[in-house]
Amino acid sequence: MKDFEAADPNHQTLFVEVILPLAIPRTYTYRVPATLNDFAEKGRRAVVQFGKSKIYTAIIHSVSKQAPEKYEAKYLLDIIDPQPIVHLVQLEFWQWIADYYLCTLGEVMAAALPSALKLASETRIVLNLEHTFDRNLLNDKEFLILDALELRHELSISEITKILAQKSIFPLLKSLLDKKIIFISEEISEKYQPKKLSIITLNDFYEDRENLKQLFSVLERAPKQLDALLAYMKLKKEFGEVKKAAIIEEGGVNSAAIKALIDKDIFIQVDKVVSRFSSFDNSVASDFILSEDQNLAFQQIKESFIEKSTVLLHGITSSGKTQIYIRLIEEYLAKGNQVLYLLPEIALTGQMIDRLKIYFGNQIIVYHSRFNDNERAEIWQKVLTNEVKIVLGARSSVFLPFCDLGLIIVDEEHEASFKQYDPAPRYNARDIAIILGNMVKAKVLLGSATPALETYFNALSNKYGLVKLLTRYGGVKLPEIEVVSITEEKARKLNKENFSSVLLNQIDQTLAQKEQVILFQNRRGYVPVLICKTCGNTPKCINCDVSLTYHKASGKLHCHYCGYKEENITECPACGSRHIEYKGLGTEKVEDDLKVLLPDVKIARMDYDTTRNKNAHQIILNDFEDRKIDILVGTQMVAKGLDFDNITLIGIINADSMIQFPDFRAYERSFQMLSQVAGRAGRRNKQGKVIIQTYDVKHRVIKQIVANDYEGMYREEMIERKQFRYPPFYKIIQIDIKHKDLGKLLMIAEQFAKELKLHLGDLVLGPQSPLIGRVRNYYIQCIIIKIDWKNQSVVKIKNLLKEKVILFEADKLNKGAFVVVDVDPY
DNA sequence: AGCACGCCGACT
DNA sequence: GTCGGCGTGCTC
Repeated sequence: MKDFEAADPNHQTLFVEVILPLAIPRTYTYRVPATLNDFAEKGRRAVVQFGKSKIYTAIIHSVSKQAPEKYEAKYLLDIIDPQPIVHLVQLEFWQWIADYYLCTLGEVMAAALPSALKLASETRIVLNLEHTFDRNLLNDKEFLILDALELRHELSISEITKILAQKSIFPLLKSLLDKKIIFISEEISEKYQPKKLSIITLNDFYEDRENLKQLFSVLERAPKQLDALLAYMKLKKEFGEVKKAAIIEEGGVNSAAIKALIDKDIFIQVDKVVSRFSSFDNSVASDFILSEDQNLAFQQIKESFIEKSTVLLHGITSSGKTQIYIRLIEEYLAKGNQVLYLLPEIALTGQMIDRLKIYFGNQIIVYHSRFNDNERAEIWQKVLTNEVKIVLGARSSVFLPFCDLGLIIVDEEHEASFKQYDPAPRYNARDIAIILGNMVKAKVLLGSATPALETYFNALSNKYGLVKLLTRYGGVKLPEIEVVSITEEKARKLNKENFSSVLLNQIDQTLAQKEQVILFQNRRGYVPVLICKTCGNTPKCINCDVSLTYHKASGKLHCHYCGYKEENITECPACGSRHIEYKGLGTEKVEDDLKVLLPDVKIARMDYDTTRNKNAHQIILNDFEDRKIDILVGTQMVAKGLDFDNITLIGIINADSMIQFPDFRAYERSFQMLSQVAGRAGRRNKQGKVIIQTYDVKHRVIKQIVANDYEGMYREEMIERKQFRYPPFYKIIQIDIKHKDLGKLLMIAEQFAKELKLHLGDLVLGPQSPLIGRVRNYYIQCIIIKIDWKNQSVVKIKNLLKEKVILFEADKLNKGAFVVVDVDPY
């Protein structure tokens, strides 16, 4: 974008406000060079220098003719897009998110744009050849740099850092700069590289038989090149188009041979830009028929959409929600609309993708965090140009630049993983999808077997439409759920390790019928904690207030919060006793114990530790589907995306750890998770069986799960939520204050809470230590604000909070502390 | 978020 | 005396 026609002499100087992808609460004004006036448009990317030496890609937020009064605006360096890469509605959407979640526009931008669309600047140090100087004036280090520069001509900052083996090189560079020996150039590069494929063709000259014959004889003395040529001939005949890589493989030659032929003008190489996404055959028929109940739900959803922009589809597991989604998507596609299908990351497995690809072929594209930057940037472009109609993606895909969005589906809407915690914006993709839907007039369908209480509340209070689908597709029976008392088993000494006799019997029976088993334990690792029997000491993480977990595979003690590892111990570091007991239970131990009890059975494990690689998850699932695995032990991962006919037994090893988790959503979550796991059991003509092992057989959540009583769970939970001032009756904002020094933190947090209480009274709770009091060397205190949103202005309270946070950060007494504000924590 | 400037202790 | 530690404040 360098050569423009000369600008109109009557031009007016333009100024743009840009969003920088940083946590800065403002936009910044830049002056547009006259040659770029025609390109100054909202939503395009501008390259700007911000600060002394940094260059960023910014998004143009607005254009004006008014020069700023208090300062001289810098010129922007370039505008790189021929048309906007974000729509105006998206900018509004970003603003909404920044306001609601109390973060900056820049943070939203950073989260929304794939980083390949953000340019990077790499400072290059270049030797000034036009300047002569006296070498004697240089010191040793300056001389070292000069030496390197004479050899290489230009160097990056990091290279110079290495050469000098010291950290601060800037003063040195500044001195060289002042002496005019070097200059600094900022090189920006477009990070996104389209994927290229090298295609080889033969020079037309050799289409002629005689010429070709001659060529063969010429190449006789270059056997490798001859091989390459022969390989080419063969591939040409077979495929028509010949890829360079194919010649290398087929001919057993290296690229040097091909290059030689290209240099001799025998081969011609053309680089073709190709999509990173393999295209699929679009011809597969969508030949299923909705059942009567499904069809009814389908019609109800459409009716509900006439009045309501958001509808909740409460469909129990195996009720066939996906088929309804498919029919809906088809309707919106027929209207020419784009469709966004949001799923929790964990459910984005091959199964779901394959299923949808069968129906929608290459109109559908998948978007999630395991894709690399280039792939994401490519999807961004395709969505922008309406080339892709359906996006199946994890939470970040709500940010894609849809131009004609008609429908958003949020499947498994209750999932906590729609909420982002770590970098701001701390958004919930389900909630912002609803906002986006309203902004672009798209319909939003929330789907779940166990809706979040907030969602169900909104549906019952008529804010959302509500459609129920409470029969399983194809008349599959609900699994039979049996609750086993661990207390009783232990008293009667019937259990082996952590398996009750009831569960072991059932496993035997199931395997005998060549059916498969899933065992669920919502905790990874081997044994969560080691306890010294003599003094009660437990090894803890040196950075976090968490007990270390023993991992058998590594033989080490791991911290699940910061990744810290240390060697396992055989004697207590506190008292030297050798009586160390392993207490608690993770998937790894379940797997191991089971392998001892059932040596001839094929057992595999699926959890965070066994699925780190890109395809590991898929491989385990494929093996399970192919029945290479009889029993799959896993964490909540096994609850998602598994849809196999042959699983007829599910064992919950210990339900209590989940139910007793200290969180106000623990009952709701346990119900959701256990229902979902249970829903994996039994298909078509087989009734499944679920065995829940627990110490507390009479617990109300256990009873509700056995009775599959979502409504009952909802009613009882809502009473508690109201009484203890929790969502959906109250809106929660959580403020985490972190500091390395516990004493200071306690003081600071107390002071801040006091300040908030002064204005908000008893809406403010805390400060208190969270469950994990220290993470990565930072102690944490949290303050919670509960807002009675029906009677109080949430906006006012947020503004107040924002103000107080700014004051807090500016206060010298609070140095070393930082604040994290989380709106609607999950 | 970077990065400079500035003010302090510990070493060529 | 300088190097490099980090604290503070600004960036259009």
